[in-house]
Amino acid sequence: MLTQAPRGTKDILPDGVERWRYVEGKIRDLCDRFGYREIRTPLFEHTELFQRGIGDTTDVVEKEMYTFLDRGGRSITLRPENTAAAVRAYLEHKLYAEDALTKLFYIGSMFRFDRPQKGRFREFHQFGVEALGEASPAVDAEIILLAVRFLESLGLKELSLSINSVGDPACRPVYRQKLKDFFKEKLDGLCDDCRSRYDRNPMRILDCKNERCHSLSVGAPEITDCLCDECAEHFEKVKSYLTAAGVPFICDPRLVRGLDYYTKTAFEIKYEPLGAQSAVAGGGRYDGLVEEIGGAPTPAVGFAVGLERVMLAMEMQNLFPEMEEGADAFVVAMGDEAKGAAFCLLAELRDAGLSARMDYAGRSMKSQMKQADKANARYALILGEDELAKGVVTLRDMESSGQEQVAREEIVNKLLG
RNA sequence: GCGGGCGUGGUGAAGUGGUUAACACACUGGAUUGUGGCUCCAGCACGCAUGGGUUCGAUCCCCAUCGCUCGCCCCA
Repeated sequence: MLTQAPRGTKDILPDGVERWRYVEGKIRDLCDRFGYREIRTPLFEHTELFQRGIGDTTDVVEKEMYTFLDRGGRSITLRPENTAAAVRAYLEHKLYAEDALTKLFYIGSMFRFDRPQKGRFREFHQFGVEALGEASPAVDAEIILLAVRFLESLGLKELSLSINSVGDPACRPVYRQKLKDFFKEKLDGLCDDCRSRYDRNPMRILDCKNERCHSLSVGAPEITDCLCDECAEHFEKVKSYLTAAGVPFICDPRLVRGLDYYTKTAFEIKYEPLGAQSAVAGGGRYDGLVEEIGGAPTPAVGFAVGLERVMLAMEMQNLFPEMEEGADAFVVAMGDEAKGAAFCLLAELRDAGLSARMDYAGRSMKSQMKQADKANARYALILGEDELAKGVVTLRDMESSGQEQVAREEIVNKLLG
């Protein structure tokens, strides 16, 4: 259909835009207070950036990217997430040279070729944050706190914060092997999905919804018992910072992140009533990514929030304030002559900074009054033959229904005052 | 990529194998001479996602396609 937006995409109509601006306003305000500055990167990047940054074997890279050759024969990909691009920009513009710690945030469209369902779209919007250059667990905690405060600022309730540590290159492979050893004999009992997870990402077996797999995983080693000293200590500190800040969380040793670049801290915030796609925010530390992309080894933490999901949750909890927009004035014109004069008045009102409307279709006065009402106009400014002859405008207060005649040259000031 | 549900006007939504496809909201017009919000009246689907098929005849039956939706995978 020519008149249909592509699958998985949505138009945001004027009424909807109000809501987006509301949410974006909260983001900007909060990021400003936390010291994160906005960055805007291209909607597309070289395909290799995502292949390297996200990981060749991840689902995102393997089957979800919008990739095409441009007319120059280069492989281009619509960004499926923004961390890799933010890091690319960080390196390209040498932001590390300006400050030891670079704190960035972004809001924008991401693209993933997935089957759409509730809370999942092919073009969706994320608000994300990246803190580059600092290894301190305090930054992990700050990031998590920022995510929590953001959701709170929208009035969202009943969210759950889960945290975990997924280790680092020193301890994760060891744990991974332990886990594979554990499942080796149980392989036949696992579901098809889990059998393929065994090779690709054995940690995923732990949160399989299949009951059989679940019972087979009882007694499996947990990553938090296998962390190296550095990771364990880091994790403890993150937890104590969060506790100090009064942020409630639950430790979920089975929490896994889908993207290869995560190290140490991983976290996720859920709103269960959303259903299958209940994760509204996810993030963590990715100390290896900057180097992977070609920079010097640089510690980093970040998260992304799925804005559609957040707004879905807000709708469920009825959290959008009523934002009524109204005009200051609606100019009502009677007759052809008055129409010209009315247009002139309309322009004057607008030039004076007022919000003004009028009818262009030459409808009846009654109809124009209805339009004034619908436009939520504070005043109707009526211009007809009588007014024209007397050099006045009839000023009608739409709320009180009182009206008076005001000299034409006084009218703008009258409204301004 | 796989599985389930659905697809009637701008919106919500009735409905039947056979003349004019309910109703509500929205929208437009009107209820004597230049005035809104309440009320009343009227108008508003060349047509029931699209393309085939079955039938004397289909919006209602069958098939396909597309779309929406929910779930799996995965993710925000």
